[in-house]
Amino acid sequence: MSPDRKSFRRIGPDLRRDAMIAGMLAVIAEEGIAAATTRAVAARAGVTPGLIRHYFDSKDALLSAAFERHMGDLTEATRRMGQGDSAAARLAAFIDAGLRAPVVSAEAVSLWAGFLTHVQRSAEMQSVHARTYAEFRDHLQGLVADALREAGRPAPDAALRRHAIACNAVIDGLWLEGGMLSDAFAGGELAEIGLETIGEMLNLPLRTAAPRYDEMTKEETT
Amino acid sequence: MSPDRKSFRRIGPDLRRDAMIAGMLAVIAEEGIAAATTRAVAARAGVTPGLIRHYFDSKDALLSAAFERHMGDLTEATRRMGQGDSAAARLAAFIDAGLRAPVVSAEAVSLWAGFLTHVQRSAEMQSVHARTYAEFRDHLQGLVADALREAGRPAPDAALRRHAIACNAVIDGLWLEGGMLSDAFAGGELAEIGLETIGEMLNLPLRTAAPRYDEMTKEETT
DNA sequence: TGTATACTTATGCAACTGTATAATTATATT
DNA sequence: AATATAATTATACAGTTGCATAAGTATACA
Repeated sequence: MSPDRKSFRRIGPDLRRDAMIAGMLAVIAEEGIAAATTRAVAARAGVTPGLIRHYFDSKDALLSAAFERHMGDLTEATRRMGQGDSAAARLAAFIDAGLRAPVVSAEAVSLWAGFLTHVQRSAEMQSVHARTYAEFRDHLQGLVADALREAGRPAPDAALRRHAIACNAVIDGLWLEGGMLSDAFAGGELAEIGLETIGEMLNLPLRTAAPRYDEMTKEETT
Repeated sequence: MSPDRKSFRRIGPDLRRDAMIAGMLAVIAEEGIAAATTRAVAARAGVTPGLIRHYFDSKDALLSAAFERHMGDLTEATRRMGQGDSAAARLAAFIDAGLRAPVVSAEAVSLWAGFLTHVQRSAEMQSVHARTYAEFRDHLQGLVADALREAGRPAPDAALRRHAIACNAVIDGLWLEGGMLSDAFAGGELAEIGLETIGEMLNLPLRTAAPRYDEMTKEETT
């Protein structure tokens, strides 16, 4: 009957793990990887530090799990955006989604940079990175292949691979610029530049095929 | 007359600062930002931890100084590479230099990622970032402007700005891909992709204008 | 050659870190 | 309602961190 002992409820192993992963992601996004201590993460998860070790072999194991979760969610989110009648429209929607909020944000860059500092020093983090990178690029390559075939210009695999690498670089680079210096770019500017660049690169009219969220309406409602 | 006290020489304030900055950069590049403690950095600089506080207000101040130094060196190095008879050749050489070793390397990405995690949380780091980013992009914009003018297609500033943003994104994105997954790309593959992509984007024949360091010779001499 | 002084080292400390271990308690099962 | 068990909290600890302070010394300058 210790009156100052924290009361608690059991919510099941899976939910508990999820809460800890969510806590880890929230701390890294908002306060940076250096602030992601076991105590800080546990506090976010509404839990005592010791519990982390009950569900994960170590803090690093939790970090890897959070990395995997985050990349998986991101891939699924952009993939869901890639809809449209034509292959070109699907490619354009995919690019567009990746170059707007909420994908473009300081928090997202913070998360990504934090993970990056561990990728080169942890085998598990490295394998997560390699896998998720490959997934993203393969998906992009499929979209590019479909769009070129649709335009009557099917390309061999070697050319498609190079196109996918380049497209990925454009998206990553613009995403990074936008997340780091959000003030430097107007509303849909990054998405426009991305569509124009990749359109010229593939010689496809992506810019007009993109779904144009009306900037004016957005500005007025703000 | 303590026999076990470390002997030392005075090398002058500027050299000492330089040694500490170099030590900080070396530790971050090789062991990551988390390993860049005052003790580790001091050891690299051949100095006692306490001395850091004699030359810098704090460890963070040394970090900012190192960031500034690193970005300055990088900009100067790539700028020096941007030589050539024609404007197109200068642009091509600039792109090429940024997409090959030693600019493309795991150590460079390690440094950059480490700094990135602090940019969003330190005003001084943020100003260094904004300044060096602007310098790099402005230089790139000048090269693009010259190349387009040379081709008889001068472009207005607004278009040049967008081109520079896109070129920068391509270079950054490819640089990052290469540094993170060096095994995934053949020798000059990234540089080729970069030149091809930006060439198609600007509708300029950059690919043939690039200086072709002979890969075969490089392989043989290794 | 002496000496003042800035440079450099040595020591200590409070705060924080990840994690091991022990004690408690919510809850499923009977 | 009693009980067993796993979930959760509490406590402790050794190592590390940035930094303040004190002590020592290389060297420029008289």
